[in-house]
Amino acid sequence: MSLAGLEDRWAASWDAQRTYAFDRTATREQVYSIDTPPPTVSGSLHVGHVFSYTHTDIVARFRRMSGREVFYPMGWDDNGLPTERRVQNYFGVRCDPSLPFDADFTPPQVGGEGKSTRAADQVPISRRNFIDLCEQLTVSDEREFESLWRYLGLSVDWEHHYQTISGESRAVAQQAFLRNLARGEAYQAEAPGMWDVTFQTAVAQAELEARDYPGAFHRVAFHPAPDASGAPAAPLYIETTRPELLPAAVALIAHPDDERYQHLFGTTVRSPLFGVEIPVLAHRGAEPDKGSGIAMCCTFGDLTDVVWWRELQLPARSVISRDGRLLRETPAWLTVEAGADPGAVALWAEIGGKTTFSARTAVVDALRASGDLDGEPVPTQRKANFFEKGDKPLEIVTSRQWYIGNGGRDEALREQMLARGTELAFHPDFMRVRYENWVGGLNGDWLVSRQRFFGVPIPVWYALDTDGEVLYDAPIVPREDQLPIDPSSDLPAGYSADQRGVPGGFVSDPDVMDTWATSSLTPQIAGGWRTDPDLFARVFPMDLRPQGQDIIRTWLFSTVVRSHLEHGSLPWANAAISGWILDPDRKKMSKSKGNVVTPRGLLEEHGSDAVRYWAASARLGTDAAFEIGQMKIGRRLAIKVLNASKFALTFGGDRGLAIDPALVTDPLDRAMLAGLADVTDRATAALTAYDHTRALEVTETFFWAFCDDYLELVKDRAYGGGAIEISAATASARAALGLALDTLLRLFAPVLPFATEEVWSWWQTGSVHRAPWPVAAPLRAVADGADPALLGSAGAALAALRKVKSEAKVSMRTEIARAELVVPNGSATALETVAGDLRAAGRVVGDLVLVPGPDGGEGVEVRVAELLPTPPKPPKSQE
RNA sequence: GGGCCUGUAGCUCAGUUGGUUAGAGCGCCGCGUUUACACCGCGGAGGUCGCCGGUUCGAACCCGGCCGGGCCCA
Repeated sequence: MSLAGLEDRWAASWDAQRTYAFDRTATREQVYSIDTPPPTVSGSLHVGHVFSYTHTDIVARFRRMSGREVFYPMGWDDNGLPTERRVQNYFGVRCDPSLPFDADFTPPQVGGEGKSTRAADQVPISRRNFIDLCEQLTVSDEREFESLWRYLGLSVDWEHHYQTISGESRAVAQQAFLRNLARGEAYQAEAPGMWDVTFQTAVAQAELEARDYPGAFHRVAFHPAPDASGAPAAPLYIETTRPELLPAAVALIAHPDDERYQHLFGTTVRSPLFGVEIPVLAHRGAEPDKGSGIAMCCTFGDLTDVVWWRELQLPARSVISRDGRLLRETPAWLTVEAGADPGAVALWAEIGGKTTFSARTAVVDALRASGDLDGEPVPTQRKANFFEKGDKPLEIVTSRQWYIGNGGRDEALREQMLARGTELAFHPDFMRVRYENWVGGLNGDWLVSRQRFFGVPIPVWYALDTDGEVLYDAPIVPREDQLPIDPSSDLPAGYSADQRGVPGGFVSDPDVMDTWATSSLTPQIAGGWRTDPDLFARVFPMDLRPQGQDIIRTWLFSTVVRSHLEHGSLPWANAAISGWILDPDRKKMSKSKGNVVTPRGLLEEHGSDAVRYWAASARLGTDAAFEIGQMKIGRRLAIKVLNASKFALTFGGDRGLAIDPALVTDPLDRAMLAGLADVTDRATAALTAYDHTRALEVTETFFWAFCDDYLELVKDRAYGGGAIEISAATASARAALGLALDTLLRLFAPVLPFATEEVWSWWQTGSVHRAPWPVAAPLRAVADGADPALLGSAGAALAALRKVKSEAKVSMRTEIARAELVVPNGSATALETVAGDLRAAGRVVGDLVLVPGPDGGEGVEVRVAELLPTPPKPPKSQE
């Protein structure tokens, strides 16, 4: 028997039979709904996806067999930067939202894969045209992804799938946003925030990544006012890694308990070079043992500056513009009229418009010349915040942005979010800590606006007053039934197109939403919140969110936020967190390291069941090694399922194995079924608790004992000498084999859907994947109180006989004239009842004597075993 | 610096509320074509449970410290 071709054959059959179709007439109690992670289509799927999606599929299959109507849609994440870049290069275009939609647009090129086109060569097109191209390009990716998932055997209902860039998804994102706005949860604020100068967009806390960044401490002198006698006071030294921000200094700050600076609190000092007078203040955020213990607060060098600025109510003196360069015009506070040094204007003329890097050099040179630099800069490694997709440290820039409240600035809401975390069942449980740490560490609301072109537009316009000033306080919003809209081409009610951008007219909000603002709504998108309330009521709140541990702070948390605000509930009851796939060097597998294996090739080489077995043998939340060896074991298991089943089914002859519990009378058969009943209970309990690994292990261990011992022990009896009229003993063995096979196939079905379905098709009707999950009670009834340990004891006795032959280096077919076994005291009596099977399997042709061993003795010892000459090889049977 | 996870056979991992001699599979060694399976079967060897201390009659497991690996947050 072979596994070859099973994937294609059964995938096609399941599709044709609609095996996994969701019955939307099911009630909420009957439904088990899964909020599947939509993979990013612009990337490629890798083994990590195969790994975690298999975990989800095992849950889906188990719940489906357990009688739940499983809602298991698949989505594609085609929204966001990766798709934007890919479309630019593929079609040679770029998005310019100021342009109108062109219904007859044809892209200048198709298929510029791989090489990036220069921005100057890209044809600017409207947002709507751009989104059209995104949808066009992602179609082929999505077809390929779907094909892979089908080959892997995911029991997804392909009639329910979604895309995050589709009109429906955009409408959901906009509607949810408008509702946040209406309830006061979404708001605009002009505030300092993290800003990526490369992408020129604001960045949210969840997108930050702290990285080591080389810098240098510069020891710089500030000058206190002359003392009463007029003599110059000793300079006050601070240490900074960002001397170019000297013109933005607004205060010097030391710890309130710091003895060294007590006498200076409340006084002022003048900044070197610029001569701006700034206060010396106390704040507990200053670190006494860092540098000189007193820090320069600038607007803004880092997030600590923002805290000081806010809490000490300091003035804003921003010098960095959105492109990461210093302002071109001389700031107002650096003019002589404002009290600055005469040299300040000249210095600014030199550094204005420069990058922070060049400005730093110029300022340091000037400090050195003026004698305000003490010593030379000391190199250091500092942690700087980066946008996770960027390669320049983030600056802090003041801008008008949209936020959604997430508890970062509201203790009551934070408590509610923490309570939601407690309510959510994490698998494994310790993953909740990551959620709690994140929510506890939030330092601001969720920044949802992005200064990008491609994405879901913020669905608002603003009126312009008669001077052309934007009236931000009263955004104009569309009706929900108009969604999705693109405010750059659609019009607000009551305005005409020629009023766009003119005084007394309107302007559109230029920003798009963060991709998480859409991704956080996957339950609403997949469940039909906006357009199919009947479906939504049957699937929401969902039962399960499966995902990776790395996006607890983003995807999981933001989804909880949206659901909490919109529905007053959790989005799902359970969160199953899969681990990473590590390569053999214990490093996370990633494309950049060149160690990614393509999933398609992997599945074709080893078989989907084998790869699924590998995935299933790793527990949730645990990182797993990428191990071909484990897949080979899975492959062996799947093949064994085919072969052992084929063998067992031969005993049924043409009529197949009758599953008639009443026929099971033999003690060994009953013991085997008693053991299987226990296995069924344990596997069921494990799967119910999201522990697929344990369920598989329990089932697999039993199955191998079933093959190696039980099948060997009963095959003679089951064969019954080929007689037409079968004995009760033979009937018992056959019925037990039928019951066991029927149960084992169903227990294995979630992990090995292809092999089990193949065997099922040989002798059963319908799909094993729609068969009911096995229960222990009927098996236990047949077992009639038998001790499951008997199978193990019999197996041990058989192993002892095999060992004799193995050590004598003779064939297992060698007959034994007479044998005496010392067996554990407790099992001697029970073993007598299976002596017939034991003799047959061990080929004991004469007496088989079972001697009870001493009290407490374990294991089987062979006292006597008289081996007969090995019989001649039987003639090769002709196939 | 704080938090979470982790360290058991050459490898990948189990090990339940602490309880006899710590398990499995792979790999390795030896043997064997037994009414399915050579993509097989049978048998065997292989471990100071990261280190140190403590609690206990008893510790892989509980407690403390140290060392190593991974992730998250400062």
